[in-house]
Amino acid sequence: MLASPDIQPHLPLTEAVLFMLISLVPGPSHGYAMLKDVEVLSEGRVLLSTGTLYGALKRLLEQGWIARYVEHDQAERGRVTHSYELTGIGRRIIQAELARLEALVAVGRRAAGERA
Amino acid sequence: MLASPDIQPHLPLTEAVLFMLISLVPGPSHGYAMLKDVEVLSEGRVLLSTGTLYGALKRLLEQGWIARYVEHDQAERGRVTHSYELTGIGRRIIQAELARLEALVAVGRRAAGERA
DNA sequence: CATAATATGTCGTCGTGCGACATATCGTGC
DNA sequence: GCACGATATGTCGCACGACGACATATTATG
Repeated sequence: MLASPDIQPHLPLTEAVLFMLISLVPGPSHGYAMLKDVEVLSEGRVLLSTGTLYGALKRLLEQGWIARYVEHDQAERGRVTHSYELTGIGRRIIQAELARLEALVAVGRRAAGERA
Repeated sequence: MLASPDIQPHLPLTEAVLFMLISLVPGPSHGYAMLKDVEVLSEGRVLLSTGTLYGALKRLLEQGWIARYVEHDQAERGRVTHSYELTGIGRRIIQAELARLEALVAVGRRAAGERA
C-alpha cells in the first residue's frame, strides 16, 4: 500500500530540505522567514546558509514540491518578496519521509536499543 | 545532559553510514557481509555500492568509530578478510543519531501530523 | 570446469550543504 | 536626517559523500 510509488526514489531528503518543507506546512512563507523558522524548529541546531536556502528552493520548484508567487509588500512600490507554498506532491513527500525516518529509528532501536 | 558534546558536530550521519554502524551492533563483521546486512535491515531499500562501502569504512576508521583487524579464513593460506568492530565512540554516535532522528520525527509530526 | 557468489578495492561524476561575497530595502534609535 | 541592524534575495566556488563502472581474486555449486 505504497501511495505514489514514484516518490520513493526521491528519498532520503536532506535535513535542510525536510526542515524547509516542514516550515511551509502551516502556510505559505518566503525564503528568509523559512531560514528563521528552521532555526527555531530545530532548536538552533540547523542554521541554513543562504546558499543552501536559495539553492534548495530552486530545486524544490523544479521538482514541483513547492510553488512560488510574487508578492508586493505595499501597493506597487517597494521590496518584492517571493512566497512559497507546498504542493500536494510536497505534502506527500513530507509524509513519506517521516514514515521512512520512523522505520529507520525502529530498526536502529531494535538493533541497538535492547542489548548491552 | 549531552554526553560527549563533541559528537554533535558529526551529525547528521548519512543513511549509508548509519545502517553500516547498526549492522555492526550485534558483533564484528566484514565489508561484504555489511553490504548484505544493510540490504536486509532496510528491507531492500538501501543497496550500498562498493564505492560507498569501502569509502565509508575508510572514513569510519580514520574517525575511530570502528576498528579493523585482519582475519585469515583458514590456517594461513587463502583469502584474507578484514573484520570491523564498533568502538565506544561508534556506539555513542549511533545513540546520538537515533536521538536526533527521533526529535526530528517529533517536530515533523507535530507540524505536519495533527492538521488537515 | 564453468559460473555465480563472495570479497576487496579504485576512479570519475554528480548532487548538495556551506561559507563568502554582493545588493538592496526597511525599521529603530540617536 | 542618518547610521546601523534586521530583513530579504541571490551567486560562486569548495568540499564531502553516494554512486555506478570497472578491476581482481577466491570460494562454492551445479
